[in-house]
Amino acid sequence: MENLARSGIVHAYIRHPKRVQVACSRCRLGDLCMPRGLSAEEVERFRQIVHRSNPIQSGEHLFRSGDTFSSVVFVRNGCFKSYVVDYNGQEHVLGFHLPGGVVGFDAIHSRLHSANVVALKTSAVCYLPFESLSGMALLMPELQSELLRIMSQRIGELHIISADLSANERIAVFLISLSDRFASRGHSNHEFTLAMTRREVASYLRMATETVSRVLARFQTAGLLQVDRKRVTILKLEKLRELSRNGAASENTDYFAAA
Amino acid sequence: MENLARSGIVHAYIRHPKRVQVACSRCRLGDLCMPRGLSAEEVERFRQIVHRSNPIQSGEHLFRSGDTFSSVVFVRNGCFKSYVVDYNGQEHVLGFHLPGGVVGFDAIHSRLHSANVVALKTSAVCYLPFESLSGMALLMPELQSELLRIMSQRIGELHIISADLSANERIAVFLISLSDRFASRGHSNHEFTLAMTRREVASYLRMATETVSRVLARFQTAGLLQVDRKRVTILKLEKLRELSRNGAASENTDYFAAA
DNA sequence: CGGCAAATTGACTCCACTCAAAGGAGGTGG
DNA sequence: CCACCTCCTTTGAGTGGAGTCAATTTGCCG
Repeated sequence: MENLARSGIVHAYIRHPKRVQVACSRCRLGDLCMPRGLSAEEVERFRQIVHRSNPIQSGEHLFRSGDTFSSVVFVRNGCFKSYVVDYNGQEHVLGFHLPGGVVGFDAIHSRLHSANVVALKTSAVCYLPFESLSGMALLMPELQSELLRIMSQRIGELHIISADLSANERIAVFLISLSDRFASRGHSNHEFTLAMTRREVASYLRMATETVSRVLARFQTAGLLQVDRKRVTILKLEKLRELSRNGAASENTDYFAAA
Repeated sequence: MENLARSGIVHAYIRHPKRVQVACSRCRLGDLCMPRGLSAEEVERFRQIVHRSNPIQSGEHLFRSGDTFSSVVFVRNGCFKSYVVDYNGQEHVLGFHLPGGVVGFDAIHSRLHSANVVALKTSAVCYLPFESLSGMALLMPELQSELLRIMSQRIGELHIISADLSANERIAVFLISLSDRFASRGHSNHEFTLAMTRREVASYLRMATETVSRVLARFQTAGLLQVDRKRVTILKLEKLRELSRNGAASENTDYFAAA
């Protein structure tokens, strides 16, 4: 209970006691949202459970490490980062969450969030509250396989990060990943604004902040892209994609487990 | 079907058509095996489904990339490695599987195994055949959370591998992980025989084979352990554990997802 | 015994980190 | 509205750890 009181997500409830009903069928997220492969009736049940948030300001936390689990969250708009803080006070970025992404699954099993999730810019989300894991499973078996899908996606992400890539390749993979995600949202795939700082990118990719700067400078000199602060314009997308493939043994293969 | 024909696991069926009933209650794996938190009745159902394999020889595959999914496999004895081969023909070790480990989950969703799994020494396993994922879920809801547990375990493993560790730290983490796993099986935690080659360790830890040699030599010179070929004797376990903790921000924390 | 793969050791190279310093950007308070 | 402060970012110089290349030894298995 005291954990709940500390939870940003609960603050959101308190501040916006009136739950906004969601019109999932008209939602721009489309296939990016959860109810894929659900029947009309199931979508209706889904709709009745989900509700939207008011805008979440940059720097506001969705939840923090140690918070009790209450909802799975769909990113509708904006950008979040999830991170942990080690015992040295060092921050480690685990991932960035763009629209269409799902956050909060880390707590389904343990009932406690293990990571912090904070908005990097003004954002909007949908909450999918759950009383319990078993409640969820009974409610909607489809969610089970969706959970599997998301976890295997995460494992794929980790495979790429953990691969033995050079700094160039890492940055290329990162930019291509962003480009693809923006494209699937209907945005430009070659011109976008980074919501995160260099330091956050570096933490996510496990390299020094200076190296991020240097690689971006290198890419610009090579004519691959143009960078102005947070604004990135990719000039040679295919060249960049090629770079990202080198070493990324099987980016598309969805293998995930230690078998 | 043709995939099935190529599958080592099917060969096993053919070679041993008589399914050996398993006495789970007397199984030495105990809590390491799947039926944790199951009722007596559920354990009984479990027992009727599971069956044991005859010994699996070193070099024999449990299954290969592309095989259709038919069973989840529990390692009873021995050691396996899972790996993929990239388009350059380069092998990448994804994990090592000791007794108590579970293999084959990677195919539950896609119905196709994405990795190869091969015995590194003479081994024994239990098969848990599944007609389909939904069949599995209906059969035993507990398995769902078990699956979650295993996947989150795998993600934790990847977090460590992907962390920004030095060669020393990587090897230390690896040895401690082995030590812990042997200990939980009732074996010595400071004296054991590696089933895998230096090259396989290097591939798993994403470093050069020579570096594995050098680090082990360093550790031996420092009096941390003694190495003779595959035989490892840890002399200063706590010192090694300390090494493995440095940099491993939160080894025990079970955070896994990009939240 | 012979052939081959695994393992070790040394020399050299290079990529990315660290340390350091100097501009910028954005935010806050006076 | 401006001054100041703080954090972000960039750039340079130097270092070191791990990779590569190469040669040798060791063990293993036919």
